[in-house]
Amino acid sequence: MPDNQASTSSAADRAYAEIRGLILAGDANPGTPLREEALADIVGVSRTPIRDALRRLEAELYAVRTPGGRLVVADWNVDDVVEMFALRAMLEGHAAARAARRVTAAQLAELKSCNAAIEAAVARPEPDIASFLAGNRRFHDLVLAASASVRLTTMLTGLVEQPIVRRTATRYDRSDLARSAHEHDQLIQAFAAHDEEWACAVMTAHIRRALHAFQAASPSK
Amino acid sequence: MPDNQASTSSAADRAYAEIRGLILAGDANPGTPLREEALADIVGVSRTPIRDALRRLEAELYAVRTPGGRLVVADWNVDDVVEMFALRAMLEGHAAARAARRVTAAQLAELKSCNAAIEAAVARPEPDIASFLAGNRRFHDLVLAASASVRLTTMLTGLVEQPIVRRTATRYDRSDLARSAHEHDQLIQAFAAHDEEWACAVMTAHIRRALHAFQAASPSK
DNA sequence: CTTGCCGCTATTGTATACAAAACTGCTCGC
DNA sequence: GCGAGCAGTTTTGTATACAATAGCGGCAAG
Repeated sequence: MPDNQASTSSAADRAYAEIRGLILAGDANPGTPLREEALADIVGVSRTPIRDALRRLEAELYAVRTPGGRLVVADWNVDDVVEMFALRAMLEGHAAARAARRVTAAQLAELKSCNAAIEAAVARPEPDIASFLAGNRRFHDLVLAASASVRLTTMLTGLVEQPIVRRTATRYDRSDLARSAHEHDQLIQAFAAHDEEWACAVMTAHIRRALHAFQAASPSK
Repeated sequence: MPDNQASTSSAADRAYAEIRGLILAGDANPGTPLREEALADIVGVSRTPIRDALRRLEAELYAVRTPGGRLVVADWNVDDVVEMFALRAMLEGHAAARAARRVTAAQLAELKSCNAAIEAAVARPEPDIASFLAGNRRFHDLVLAASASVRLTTMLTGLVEQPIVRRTATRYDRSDLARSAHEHDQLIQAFAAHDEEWACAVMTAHIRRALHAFQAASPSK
């Protein structure tokens, strides 16, 4: 997914990124109150951009509001994460279908070169996880761009948790990473054939496999 | 869909509702700039709650940001609305599937009584559109509640445009309204049987029929 | 010992003042 | 005549001050 920022200016974006980082890094456990002034001190800006950031985090369900209007860090249980994958599978599948219909030759070429980079990262003696993640993210962004639906793009932003993707990918061995690249390849073929259903099916399978990889990587809990 | 407000306090909510009203009523045509100070004067509050409201409207794509950071009223073309229905069909279908698995006897009873009210509104000599709309909204809210996914609920809120539903419903004749109630009934049966796929299929069909009713009601454009 | 009420404190909501950045229209040079 | 560059103005971003409200603890009555 692209940078979650970009909608508003600098201080609010840094606040968003920083607070989100605190939550995802586990520095702020579920239930921890998110007090505006305290966060303002941490980030080094005033309450105003903090409030902006918190509203975004609330919309993306990183935080939930207590009856009295206080924000606390949300608790993402396993069921929640599974649901996120399910929604992502549906929505990205839909995006792939749209992309299959609309993809241009130039976009197709970009997708191919992007996936070539991913394959290169995987093929190294010691697979380059960082490059894989960057390439993977770019690939999915390209698909989203090809789908040409701002609504879909907006909804999927904030649903794709890079930290979760990372947690999944770091447990992959080389063959898993290669399989992922191969699935991208299948998707490119479906795009080239402008076959919407094929593209949707491949993408859905791609994401659902990621779900099970994630579950396998998650120790009980 | 439930009240889009409720997340933050009064002034910001009124601002949100009022600005949204301006857009949906057509008082602000697509491309019209949404200037904070001007809106503050109109609503009678300061810029702060206006900014809150605008952020929400931006997230829901009622407004889009120009490269320079200004907000203007978004242009919802027909393709956009069709996409909204498609997404709603997917997501509410998914919600129905979840609800079929989780629905309790009490919720089922509520759904039945709600749909009975809808049928009563339809059965009158002159069908009561307002009651139909209120009942319809409540019915879909109950399904969402039974799905027990805050994420799904959040995503669907802001995707269900009451004004669009209204525009569709006002073009319905009695048999259309009755068919809608009948579909709700089918859904209740699927819930009673705890048949996820059935529920999903019925809901998807329900929404897609609404899409075509909307298209039939839309004069060219 | 428990429970309900009351006052204080902490925290968020709103307003306003100030800073920065972007658009506009102009002038100047080519 | 046309375009680039530069100021003035408008508009948004940020900070701070003030208001309102929710939460908390203590106190007193039962």
